[in-house]
Amino acid sequence: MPKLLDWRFFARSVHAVAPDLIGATLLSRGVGGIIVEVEAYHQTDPAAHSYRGRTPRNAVMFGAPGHAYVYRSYGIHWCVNFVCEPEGSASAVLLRALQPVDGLATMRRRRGVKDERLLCSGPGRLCEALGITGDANGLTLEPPWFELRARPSAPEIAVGPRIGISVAIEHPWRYGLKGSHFLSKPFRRSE
DNA sequence: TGCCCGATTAACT
DNA sequence: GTTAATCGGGCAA
Repeated sequence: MPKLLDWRFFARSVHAVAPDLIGATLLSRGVGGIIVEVEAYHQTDPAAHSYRGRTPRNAVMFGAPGHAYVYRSYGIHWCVNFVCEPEGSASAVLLRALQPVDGLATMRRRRGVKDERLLCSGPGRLCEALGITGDANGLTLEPPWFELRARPSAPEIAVGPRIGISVAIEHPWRYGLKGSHFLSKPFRRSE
């Protein structure tokens, strides 16, 4: 049985946690797969929801590490982060894509598509496939809802600029599993 | 109270 | 390549 990661894994710099998550396996009530793409958001980063201070929406980001921050995107989709760093740092890692492994039939039903590559390749798609909604906001990543398994070995990591933001686009804080076919968008060569 | 726009996606041309 | 869908947060007034 692989080692399960707990809150201590997240009580480090968000820029250390983010690349370390690539290759780990995330399950939501038994459904999920291998994390292949994430982005880091730090409180001092103008693109972070916590940048302008604590509000009811982003309150979870200001709480303890290892908890899920779920928000609605474009009024339609859900996106999930895990809080990092010591409590109050208000930094988190956005989960952008998984390689589906467990609960494929459930994910296909929820998403309404058959193609494995389209099940979890994007933050909104990932949440739909894993059944993550606002109800999961503030939950710990530890069982029974979530389960995060350590990766067997350190994979090759691709790095590049984050997607879908209009400020602080210069920072290379998007991390991916090099060569994965399950990314929301390819990394450029040399990234 | 009103207005603008977003850590997106799918369906277009 | 472009654009509609859809709605709550954040800020100006």
